[in-house]
Amino acid sequence: MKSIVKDLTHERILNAAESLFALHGYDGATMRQITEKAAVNLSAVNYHFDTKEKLYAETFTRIIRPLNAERLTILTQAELLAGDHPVPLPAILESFIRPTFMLAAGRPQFLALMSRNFSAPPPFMREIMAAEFSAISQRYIRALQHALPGVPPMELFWRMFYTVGALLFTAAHRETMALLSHGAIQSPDTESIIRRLVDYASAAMCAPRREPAMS
Amino acid sequence: MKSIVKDLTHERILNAAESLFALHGYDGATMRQITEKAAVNLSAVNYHFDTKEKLYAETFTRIIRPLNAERLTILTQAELLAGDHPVPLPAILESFIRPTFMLAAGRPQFLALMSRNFSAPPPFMREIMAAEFSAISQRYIRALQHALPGVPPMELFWRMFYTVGALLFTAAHRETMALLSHGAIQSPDTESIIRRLVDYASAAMCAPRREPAMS
DNA sequence: AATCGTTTCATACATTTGTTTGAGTTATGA
DNA sequence: TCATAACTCAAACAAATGTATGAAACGATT
Repeated sequence: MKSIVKDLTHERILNAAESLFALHGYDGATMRQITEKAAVNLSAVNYHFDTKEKLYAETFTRIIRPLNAERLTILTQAELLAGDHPVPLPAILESFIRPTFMLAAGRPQFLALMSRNFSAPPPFMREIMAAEFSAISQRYIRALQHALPGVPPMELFWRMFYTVGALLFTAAHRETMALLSHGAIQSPDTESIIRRLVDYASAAMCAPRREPAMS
Repeated sequence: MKSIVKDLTHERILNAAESLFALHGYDGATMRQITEKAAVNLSAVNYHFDTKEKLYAETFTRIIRPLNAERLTILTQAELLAGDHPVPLPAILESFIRPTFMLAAGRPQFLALMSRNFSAPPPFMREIMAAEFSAISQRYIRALQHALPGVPPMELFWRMFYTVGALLFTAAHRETMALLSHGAIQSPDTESIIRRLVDYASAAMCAPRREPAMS
């Protein structure tokens, strides 16, 4: 019978999968690597998750669902606090960015998996991701429209898109950055990262729209 | 003997590899898919490139080298034009962004391969990429320091990093965006993309630095 | 204690993987 | 023309892949 407490094997597999999928991608991580790292029998994955694809999907939704829930919670709080006024832009952005790094605390591969899955998702993940982000994207676009009524909605959409790109890229390379920077950059603490990203995105979101080049 | 004109097989393999590595990643694309798409014998890859890893490396350097060369060319032109003055920020950014989309014209998977290789590079690519981007990153940081003397160099480094993230994310999802946008977004033309990105990044690069949160 | 659903395990399976082989073909240069 | 280098090809290789199987061990409820 299904036990009340979470199945240990189930959890161990998910943890190993999170780390290995993040490191090597869906195709690069093998069932044997995963089960070995989880100290679990090879067949356990097929027993608990049926297929490798379903394991990957569960590994990803396990990280993305609480993340998006937390984002909406904070954004909702900010909206309540703002009352009739629009939520200030930096607050909107921070509600999106901060949970990313908070939930990643103590899980070294959390960010890498997220980033990889967005930039190079396995084909079977497309629908799943669209479903997971449908609500979120609508909520944020709406909040941004209130905060920046002067910026056309389509422009807002694109800029939020860029911001997600900046966030994910940072997430993916947080540790491997020293290489490109010739040692000038030391890995900064979480709060600095958040502040830097929010500052960057806040300025970018309300950029003036340049006139199209013309004669 | 090595013929003067480029070997046809060599080229066909690289073209097929570019498209398939972009679509499925290093592990996801198989030699058989590649040789089949190239209409070439399976062994041809090993004959011409020795191993799959070296094929991947060549596929990537073939797109990244002309790209970075073009960037430096345009940046140098802008510097000459500016004389003693610093190159204006939007010009710096455009010299970085525009060649990306120009060289991608007519090569549907150019951008996807670039993006994938940055966000989830196969392990053996790390050194190669560091080598390819060493010169570029130094040149751009210097130009940015001149254009924005008020912003600390480390801040500039990070913001340029974010900008690259925004660029690559856009590159990866240029076609698959309609999904998340609920049909509200139609794929825009190249000039619009460039202008939007430059506007976004120009505002972001010179963002004011918020005071650290304190008591 | 006996039973039955659940979970583990070692082993095996059929495919697919990148690479190798060696004979064949084509082209080049003397 | 002939010898040699460059290239192509079909076939085969060992290794690794995801998954399936069936027996054993476990655990709770009767």
